[in-house]
Amino acid sequence: MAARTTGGRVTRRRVRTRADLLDAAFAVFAAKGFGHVSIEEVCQAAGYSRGAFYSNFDSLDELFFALYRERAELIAEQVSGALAVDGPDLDVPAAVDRVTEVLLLDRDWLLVKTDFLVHAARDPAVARTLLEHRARLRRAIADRLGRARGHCALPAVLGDADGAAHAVVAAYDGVTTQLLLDGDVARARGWLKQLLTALLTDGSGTTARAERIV
Amino acid sequence: MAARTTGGRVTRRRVRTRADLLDAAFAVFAAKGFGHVSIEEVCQAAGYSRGAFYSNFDSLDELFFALYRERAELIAEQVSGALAVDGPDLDVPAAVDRVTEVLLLDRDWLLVKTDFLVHAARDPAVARTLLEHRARLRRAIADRLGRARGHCALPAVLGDADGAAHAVVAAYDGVTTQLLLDGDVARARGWLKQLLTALLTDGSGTTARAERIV
DNA sequence: ACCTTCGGATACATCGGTGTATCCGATACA
DNA sequence: TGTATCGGATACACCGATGTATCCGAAGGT
Repeated sequence: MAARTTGGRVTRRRVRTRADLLDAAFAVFAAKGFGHVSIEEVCQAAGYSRGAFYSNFDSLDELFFALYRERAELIAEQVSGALAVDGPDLDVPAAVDRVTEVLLLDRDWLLVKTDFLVHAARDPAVARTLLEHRARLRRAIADRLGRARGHCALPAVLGDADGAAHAVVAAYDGVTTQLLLDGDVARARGWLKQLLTALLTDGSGTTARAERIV
Repeated sequence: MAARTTGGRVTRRRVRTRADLLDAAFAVFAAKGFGHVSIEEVCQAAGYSRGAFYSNFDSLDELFFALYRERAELIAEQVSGALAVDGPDLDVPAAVDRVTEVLLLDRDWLLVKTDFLVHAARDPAVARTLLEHRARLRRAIADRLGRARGHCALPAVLGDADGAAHAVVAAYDGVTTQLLLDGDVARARGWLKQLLTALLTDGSGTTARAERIV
């Protein structure tokens, strides 16, 4: 049994070890991809023996899951923060800038996240977790969009703010794919900005337009 | 050496075996994901021994690569075909229907393709191959869009037809991600239709609008 | 039909990873 | 500071996958 459910001693050494293992795992997973990584490798990268691993986790899957949860939580907070900066009115380009900063900057995270997606695509239980996480993000976006609705009209094709949020997430996912392949962050940010502008404005120039980057 | 470069006998038994292995590999990869699959498993699924495998391929990677090439080629042809149906004028909704039919119907293919993406994201050489493939598709789309340009104006934010093609591919990738998670093909097609409509029309109703599905 | 070449099967040696049982130094609490 | 518990290290037995060398039946040419 790895997860300390019983309320024994706190043992700060343990939490340190666990954190070290998670950090090392992040690096190793990003570099080689889940599925091409052995427990041994993670331990070696973290500077611990396999005994330490089994004392903290039951399996590679469990560690991978824990790792994803941790980082995803972090990102979600950052995104919420970036969306909450403005007042009641929404400055679309500025918000897009801040959000892409958080979402597209860390290539390692994108790699791990995609690995997790692939994992989830084959395991309904995992998929549900990921879907919930995405739904939370979408709700945050829809709320933000809704609050600024009077200010900038959304194109009718997308339906309500929720539909628009879906579109935003899809755009983000699409750009992520391209970024994973060419590794060009600046370009990706440019594309994302364009896409979001095209999606969130009615095309008649109500809100600011992104300049073309390419 | 596996690849028959020397011009020896043709041996139709060999091509059959190779095809069987590729088919079995497709099923196994789709089910378990590259990285969680052993050579042994593929052989077992195909009904051959490992000797047959090593006689046809050098490694799992090589087989995976060959598999991807084969299927990607197939899909590319189908998409080109679907785009070529119309006359000089482009019927956007109809074309979208036909293309999504090809692109979103086969979940197994999406799974394998995503595995390949993950693979490519960590290997520049592989990434180049995939990028070229995507560029070909994009060009086909841009051509099609360009031919119909007079008919339906593109929104200015996306720039030229090439920019629009980029956007189309991004939308497709974004919807794919969602589809991988919830497995709802009908919904995915609806979203894709909406997204493309939002992206490819100027929002003033020049071309037909997709009805909301959700 | 022959026989040469080919292709897949079988057997074997090896290796790396896994999980577990046990041990000993570290750590928290009195 | 003593001590009971904890946490990570070490050692071991095991398994499954790998790659190769060899063998024999199958296919194709003449």
